[in-house]
Amino acid sequence: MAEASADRGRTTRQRLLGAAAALIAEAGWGGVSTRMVAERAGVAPGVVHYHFASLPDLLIAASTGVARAMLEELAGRLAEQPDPETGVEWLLGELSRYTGTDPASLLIVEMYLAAARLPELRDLLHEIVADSRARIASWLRDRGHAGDAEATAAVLVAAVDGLVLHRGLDPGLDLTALAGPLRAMVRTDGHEEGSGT
Amino acid sequence: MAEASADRGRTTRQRLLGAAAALIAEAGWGGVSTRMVAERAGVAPGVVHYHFASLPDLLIAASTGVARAMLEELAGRLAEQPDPETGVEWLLGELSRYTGTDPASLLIVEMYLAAARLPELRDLLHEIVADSRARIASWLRDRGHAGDAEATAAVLVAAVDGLVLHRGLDPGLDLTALAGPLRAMVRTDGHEEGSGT
DNA sequence: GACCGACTTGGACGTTTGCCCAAAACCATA
DNA sequence: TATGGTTTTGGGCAAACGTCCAAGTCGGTC
Repeated sequence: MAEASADRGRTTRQRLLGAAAALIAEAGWGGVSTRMVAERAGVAPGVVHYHFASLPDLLIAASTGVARAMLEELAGRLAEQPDPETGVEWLLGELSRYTGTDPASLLIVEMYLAAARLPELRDLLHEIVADSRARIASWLRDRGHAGDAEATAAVLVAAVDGLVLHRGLDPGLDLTALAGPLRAMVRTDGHEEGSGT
Repeated sequence: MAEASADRGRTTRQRLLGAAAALIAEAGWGGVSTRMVAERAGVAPGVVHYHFASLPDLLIAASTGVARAMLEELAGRLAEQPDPETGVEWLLGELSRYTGTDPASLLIVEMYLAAARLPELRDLLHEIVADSRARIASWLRDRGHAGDAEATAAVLVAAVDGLVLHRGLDPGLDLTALAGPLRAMVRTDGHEEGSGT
């Protein structure tokens, strides 16, 4: 068989995915063109439509691939933390590595945005976020979190995404200074209420 | 003087701003063209560059105008709430009116994203967000919030933005169920820690 | 009436876009 | 050396883009 040809195609495809992910962060979702991706990947312009049905298809595949790895890894590492309070502290430290204007942060934000208009991407991203949320919730439960673990996880993930957003506006924002409120939220003692007016 | 002409120009300018704001939400920041704005505003294509130096200039003016009104109003209404705990409860109720896919939500998210690549927009948006944060912080302080009011306000605003983001992915997300963790964060009793390893 | 400045019109420009396709290049097999 | 399937090439297409501009409209002053 033409095994070598297939191999060559696979690496080209990977190069296209990598180039696309980088360019989404650099130029924005709508600022990426087939020619840019091809040039970055070092191939002819036409090759994009050989490996992918359309430009959105390529961008969706590229971004979800990176995002899945990122968010899954973050959620996984967080789950390794011994208790919620040191967990959020670790999380803020980890988050400090993202300035809000680095490629990784920008890619995530671009995805959220594009997801509003691309149903396929929205479903994929929703799946990723829901999975992260569920894993954090079960981690909170295992560690004896007193309140509604699902709710706390939802707010926590939302706060993380929001902080990444805000860091883009204000790179000087000191994330480690925000440990107090987050620790208060994930407390393990019984100091909690269910509902109220 | 040519008062009537100037008046006509002013209303045309307003119409362009309104059309641009709506189109940013509908088509995305990068999906708005001068011709689309002109058509929506009911004027000839060339008029855009008579009133605005460039397309980004128009989009920046349009989006910051709407965002300033929105965020300021939200922060102002929140500050009217009697105490932090009912305040966050009110906030979640208010936020529930935004599905994450409505024009207002989308405009805000589009701005955050475009701000990463447009320094002028970034500075303007940063100003708006910082102002909202400061007003919420002083409100927390006035109401006897036990912890670091600045930090709590920062997390609160980040969580709000993050929740709007997540609602775009999952319109079924019940925001009112998230009151617990947020209430725990804004508590007024002395149950707080300063820093920790 | 003529005149003037502000505003609007609609088409023109050069560029870039996503997508397509006939032809060439490549590699393992026969 | 031929054959066949896979991958790559580079140009072509119609459409849309931002910006510009000469001509035209409009209301108010001489």
